[in-house]
Amino acid sequence: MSARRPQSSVTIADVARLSGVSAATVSRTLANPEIVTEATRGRVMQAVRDTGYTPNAAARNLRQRKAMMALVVVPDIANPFFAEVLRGIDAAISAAGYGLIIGNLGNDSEKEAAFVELSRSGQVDGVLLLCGHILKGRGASLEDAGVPIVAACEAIPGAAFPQVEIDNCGAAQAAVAHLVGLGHRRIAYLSGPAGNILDAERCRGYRAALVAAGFELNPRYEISGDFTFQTGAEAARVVLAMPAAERPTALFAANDEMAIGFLKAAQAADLAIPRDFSVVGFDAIEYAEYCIPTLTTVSQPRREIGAVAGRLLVKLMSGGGGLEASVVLKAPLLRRDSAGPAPAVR
Amino acid sequence: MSARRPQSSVTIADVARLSGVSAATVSRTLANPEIVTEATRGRVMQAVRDTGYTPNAAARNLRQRKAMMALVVVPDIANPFFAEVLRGIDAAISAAGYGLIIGNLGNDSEKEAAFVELSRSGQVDGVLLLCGHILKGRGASLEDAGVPIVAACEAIPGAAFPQVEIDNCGAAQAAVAHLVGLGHRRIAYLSGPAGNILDAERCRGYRAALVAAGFELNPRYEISGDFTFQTGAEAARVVLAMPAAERPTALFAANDEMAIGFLKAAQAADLAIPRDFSVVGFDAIEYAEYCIPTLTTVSQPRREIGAVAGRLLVKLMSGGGGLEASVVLKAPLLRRDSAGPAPAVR
DNA sequence: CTGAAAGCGCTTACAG
DNA sequence: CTGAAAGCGCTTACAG
Repeated sequence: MSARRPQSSVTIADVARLSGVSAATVSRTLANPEIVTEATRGRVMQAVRDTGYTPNAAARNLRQRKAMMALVVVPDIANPFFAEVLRGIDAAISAAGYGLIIGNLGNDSEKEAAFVELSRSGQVDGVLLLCGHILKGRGASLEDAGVPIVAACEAIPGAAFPQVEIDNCGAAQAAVAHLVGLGHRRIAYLSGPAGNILDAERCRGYRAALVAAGFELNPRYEISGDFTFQTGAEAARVVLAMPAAERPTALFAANDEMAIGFLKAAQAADLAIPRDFSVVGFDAIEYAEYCIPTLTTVSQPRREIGAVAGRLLVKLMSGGGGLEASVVLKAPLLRRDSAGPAPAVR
Repeated sequence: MSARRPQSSVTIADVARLSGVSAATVSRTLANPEIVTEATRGRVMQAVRDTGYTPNAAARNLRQRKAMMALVVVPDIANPFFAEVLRGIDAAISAAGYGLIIGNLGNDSEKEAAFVELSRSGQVDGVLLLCGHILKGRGASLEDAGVPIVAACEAIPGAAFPQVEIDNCGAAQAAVAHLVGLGHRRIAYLSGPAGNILDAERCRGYRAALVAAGFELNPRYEISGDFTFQTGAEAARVVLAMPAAERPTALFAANDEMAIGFLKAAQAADLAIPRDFSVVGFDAIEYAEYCIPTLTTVSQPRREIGAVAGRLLVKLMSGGGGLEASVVLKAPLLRRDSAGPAPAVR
């Protein structure tokens, strides 16, 4: 218990010597206690306790050609959206006995190459991508690593591995249809960054809802943002600068952060929400519940996305299952207080 | 470039054969290109490219007894406070050529034991603790792993390794002194969870400021919270339930999340801030800037905390430096809009 | 049920 | 500057 030498010095040979058996038997006892005799098991376990022995991971990995480790690549760990997804992933991965390395991209291409190397060098047995693209290293891509891959949250079109996502287009359409149902006729869309797949899908749903309602699409109502609070606030200024007659009465933002930025800036300009203007977001981040008014938004089953993706990866890493299909989860609209009847019809 | 076999099958022997040298020379070329002849270097590098060879990490780690990997243990990755600290850590660790594993505790003791195992099994060369305590596994503690440890953010009293923190007590005292300077006489404190070191220090600073101002400490003004938004909102109800004559006119919260929860709930109850009541937080999380009014708060140099801690750990992992001293960084008060003159003296 | 031996893929003294 | 050989600490057929 007390004067234990540092791990580095205790090897399986030490335990074998102390318990009077071979290294092979120590190894077996630790891996499969029930296949040795009770007496052997007792002596080995005691020696393990006495020495504080822990198997060396490098030696084991080298021999077994397996690291019992998965890597999840997050685009930006500062984005609170991913925390709950990570929890779901972690639960699934841990339950299967694997460790989880969280890799934060943070818009750094060095890191991207580093994660490819991590995979190619055999340090992880599988990779879960939350970043919407396949990692590229110098002269090699993640796919060259030969480990199973699963993508979640941001779909990667045409990828040859399973993906877990929500129906972004359908959920966006439902959100905008809700505004239509409240009597809004002029509805704006606040976009994510150009080229982002989530934005593309949500925009498609926005347009589909308008078309379904028989409205014309007005390009001026499609305001460009980049998922940050700041562009949300800027969008409020854009909307307020429009002549009253053609100013939208509602806005659907491609994520909550922008919706909240819009909300704050609009309120600061004395626009009452939802009396004068309605706002709907996307994601249902924690803070959307604490806004005044609370934000009407699309709720993503974040933990489940993670859990499903984690389980898929585990199956692939264990060599089980062939080509797993992709999974599309439901993302219901949470009707809260930021969206109300259109001013004209109230 | 194209038909590359999966990494697992290409070994240093393959590269050696293809380039007509020994495995030892391939190893040297990759580790120290300048010590081989130019001709050798060219042939080896070409063979590396042709085969898509990447050294096997397990074999290298086993031989070198080093994993070139650090572990940072975060109490809860959902807490946005840590994102910027992690960025600082990552920058320092990466710059030294080490990889970084982010371990999320998430209040799960299984994970704690798993991280101890990770360290004891030789998979990491050093550990950075942001969780305020030394990890315990089953029958072994992190300290038994024999790898260097550094703590940051939450100090671990009496620990034998270097720590990086801010002067929580002094910063809290300055925050409360600011309220005193604005004429407030009845100032409440909203605490963190019982036993938390950050709470203890910040409470100490709160009391010191009151004592320095010649005020009496009133236990009823010390409201207990747990760092969450929700307890902040509850505290507003507690304060509002006090008789007007003895109700505090200002509150210092031990973190921003609670300060914002308080702010929202107080405003929902028609308390005007800062006209009727002043609020000061601690941390300067991103959202504190987006509140209405913007939150007066203590700004922690989060990125620098991470960078300094990361560099300390690198030094220890590289075997350099003896007993590094602990570091205490400055945390200035950001005077924004949520704290104003006390109602009585306005 | 257990042991002796091979081998996982590297790196590094040791010679030359 | 380069190669042959040992060895890092495990696990696992192969025998018995």
